[in-house]
Amino acid sequence: MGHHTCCNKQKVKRGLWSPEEDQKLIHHITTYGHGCWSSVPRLAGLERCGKSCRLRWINYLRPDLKRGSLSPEEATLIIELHSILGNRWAQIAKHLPGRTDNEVKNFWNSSNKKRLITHEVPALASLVAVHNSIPPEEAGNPNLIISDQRDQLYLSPSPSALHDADFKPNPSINDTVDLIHHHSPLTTMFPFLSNAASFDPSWPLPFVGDLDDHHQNKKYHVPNLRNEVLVQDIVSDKLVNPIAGVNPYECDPIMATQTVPQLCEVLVQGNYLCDMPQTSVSLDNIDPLVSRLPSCFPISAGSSYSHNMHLATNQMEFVDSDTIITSMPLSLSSSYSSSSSSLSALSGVGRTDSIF
DNA sequence: AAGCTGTCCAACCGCTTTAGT
DNA sequence: GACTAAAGCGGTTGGACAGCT
Repeated sequence: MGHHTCCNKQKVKRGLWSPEEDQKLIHHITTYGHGCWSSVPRLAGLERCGKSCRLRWINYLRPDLKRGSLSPEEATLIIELHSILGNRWAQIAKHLPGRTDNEVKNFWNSSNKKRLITHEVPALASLVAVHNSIPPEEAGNPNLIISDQRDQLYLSPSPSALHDADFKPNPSINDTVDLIHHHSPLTTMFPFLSNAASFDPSWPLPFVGDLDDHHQNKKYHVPNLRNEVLVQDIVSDKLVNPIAGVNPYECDPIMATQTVPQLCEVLVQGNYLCDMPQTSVSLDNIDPLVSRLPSCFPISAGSSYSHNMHLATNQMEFVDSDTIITSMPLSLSSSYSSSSSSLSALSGVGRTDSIF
């Protein structure tokens, strides 16, 4: 293991910080500011590298940090944001004032372990079981796979579909929707529809896309019950569209907003949301609508093929990374290979079964 | 009391991104 | 545009601690 380049020139201390060191750092930064971090240790009289000083300040000494364990509200928010953003801890932490990315990450790593062991997502497990019981020949869409990694369900193109340069996502998504409905009633997929009290805040946030002014840059607002999250490179309408009967693969970002009222109407017509107004919904009223949607949809977005075949890296789940990388079209595999974190996220995932 | 095991979390490592030249 | 240093970020490690046998 190498050391920081900034640490090579000097003998630096490692390990836990002593109270004296903390005091020196606090005094220096509150008096002079940190300026260039690499010069902080020298100016503050510390035998640490600048990187270590920066980390200590950001993660522990900053005066605006909250101390103590996370509140239930914070924990719920982390779980919901993670369902959208994946392991983008810094992005998640931005929505939790006084919390650091490290804290969020540690929370997730420890709580996720527990959640996987306990039975917080029985409905998801049963849904996967239902889906996996459908014979492929009956399922009809070999280009999609569903997986149940990390507490979530993912609808994704299969590796073989990606391998096909002429791959066009199956346009008959409605068939897929019908299939889902036939084999797994909406109330099975979304237990909250039959019983609002069944809402479990640990379930993923609904993917309800709201196009903002930056859609040219592929940025989307994903409305949340608590705040708005700016998400880059996530096509957020994969959930809404199949339910609303819109082909998700032809999705323009604007469609995501349009499908919100569509979804509401579908739910209303099916008496799945009995308290929704029985009228068509104006786009102007999206926020109130979104706020009324239950904040749990046990299916996350897959990937986007509508814009340069860009992949939502935190959403993709396949059998193994080597297979998927080598089977990708060149444009895909190169962009994917550039992200080591994506690859490591891909590796080690467990079973995925083709159901469509 | 001693040893073992599991959990938590601060700190580190290495890679990527950004900013400056 | 190329190069470099700094900053940012996510994954991982390992020490401290608690609980159990």
